[in-house]
Amino acid sequence: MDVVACFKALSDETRYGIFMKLRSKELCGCDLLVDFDITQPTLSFHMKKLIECGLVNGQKDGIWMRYRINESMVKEVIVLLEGSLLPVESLCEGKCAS
Amino acid sequence: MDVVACFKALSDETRYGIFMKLRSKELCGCDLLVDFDITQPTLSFHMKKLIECGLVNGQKDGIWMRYRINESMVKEVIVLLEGSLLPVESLCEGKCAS
DNA sequence: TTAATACATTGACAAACATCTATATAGTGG
DNA sequence: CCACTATATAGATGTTTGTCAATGTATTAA
Repeated sequence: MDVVACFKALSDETRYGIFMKLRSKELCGCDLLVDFDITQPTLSFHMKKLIECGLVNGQKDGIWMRYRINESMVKEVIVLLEGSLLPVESLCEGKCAS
Repeated sequence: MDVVACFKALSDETRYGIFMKLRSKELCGCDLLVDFDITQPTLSFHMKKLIECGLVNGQKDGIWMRYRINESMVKEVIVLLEGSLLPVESLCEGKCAS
């Protein structure tokens, strides 16, 4: 699991919008295309990024792709972020001298 | 608060590494420089990104900058990610015909 | 005041990225 | 088989990004 790839996937306005549009919904490409001012190949490009990092699952169903959020991956990312919330123990002493 | 900017800040290997290095620690630039194979201007560039989005606080102390994680911003990001974990309610019906 | 240290800014540049048009692939239905 | 729909891929292009060397700005200490 590549956290940085997940953050990279969410670091684009359009992709973040797609990700949020998928909250509690399973949608296909043509559903998503309606809400974003991009062409179909661009959507395909974005979905690839979201799927490659594991944040979104894409399941083929006939001619459609059913996209849905991969909850377990989102949880993994959350756990990593929570790790940065530990209390601050030590301070920089300014003894760099490098 | 700009979530996408936060994700963008964490979407670079070096910056993510810096962010994780700051877990439970307050460090200055020269402390961080030791652990990453980058020049000082590049570190400065990265810290600017991390500070601008609000994930990191930079406090000047004499000639040093004391960098530490901004917990409240991290929490905001976590809350937004948790919003994507709602149960899936409706499915794509394949009635696109757009 | 001079030297040294920590950090920021500028300008340049190659690599990565988001986007498009055009085209290909693969299912579905007549 | 042929037309239609949904999606993917390829190639081109302008923009953004990460990086560095060089330089500027503070702050501290001698």
